[in-house]
Amino acid sequence: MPVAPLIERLEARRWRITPQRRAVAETLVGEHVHLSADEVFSRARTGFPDISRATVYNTLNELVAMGEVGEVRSPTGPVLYDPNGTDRHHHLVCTGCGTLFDVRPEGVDALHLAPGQRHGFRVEDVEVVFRGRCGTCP
Amino acid sequence: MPVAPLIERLEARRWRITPQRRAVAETLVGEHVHLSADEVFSRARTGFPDISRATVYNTLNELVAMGEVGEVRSPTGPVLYDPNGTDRHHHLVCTGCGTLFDVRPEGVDALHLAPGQRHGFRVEDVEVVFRGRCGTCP
DNA sequence: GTATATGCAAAGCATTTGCATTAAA
DNA sequence: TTTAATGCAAATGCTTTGCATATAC
Repeated sequence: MPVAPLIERLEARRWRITPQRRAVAETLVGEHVHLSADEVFSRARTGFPDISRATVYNTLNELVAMGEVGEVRSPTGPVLYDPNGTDRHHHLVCTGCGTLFDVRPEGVDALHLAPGQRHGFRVEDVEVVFRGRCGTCP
Repeated sequence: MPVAPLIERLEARRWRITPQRRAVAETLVGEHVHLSADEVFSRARTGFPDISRATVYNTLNELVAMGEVGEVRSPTGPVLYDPNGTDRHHHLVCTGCGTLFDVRPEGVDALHLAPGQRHGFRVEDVEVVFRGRCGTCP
């Protein structure tokens, strides 16, 4: 089942849609997209030239909090935003330049990355990060 | 086979040992230790009261570059340094407060965390990060 | 003796905040 | 009409940098 576009999911949530938020949402489309807040800011300005950085940050943080957008911590630069927040997938990241690819779950076999999904990388390390809430966090 | 203490591994590398570097290395001992640069700074001062922040950052960056210390990106705060850089392990991190535990590889079964290693967390997400070098990075 | 580490203070960057203004529903 | 989003500019927090001085080897 294909997932509905981000903007439709946001409308379905009855999230207040402003032109600024729409401009941000429009930058966050497609597979294998990973944008920094600043890249989102630049692109959103083509849809809404007067948008401010603060609004971009506010919007991105809310999208992440809603689970509609994922955030990925690059080892080299700022946080990257991943529009594919609803679709589980993993990452392949270059410790040299920060280049980042998505990895489909089927490509991962017992912590081993399938050759077809190595994108020319020499894979040196695997880390599994479990996320959740500890006993004292609600 | 037990791994030699960090300070000995550094001597074996013929790394220039200064009192400041020794003080930093001494903070980075033990299992399940994850310290921020600032925590390392505070603790290192007990061994060498006049050490500067810049030296702590320099030293930590070099230890990471040598692969002797690992760095973990907390979702909530600054980078954490993990002395256990030579021993492969995974992480369990709280998205609320940033609390972080090590997970031994044997506890991970097909991307499922063994109950005995959940530390009271409600695990909500798993991400596998493959690290390596892309085709153009040396 | 010489290459290299250190400390200082300032700069850099990414991100957040407070608050008055504006606009969506 | 009311509630919430926006923009601005300043502040914050973490980390890096440049450069003169000190020091391990």
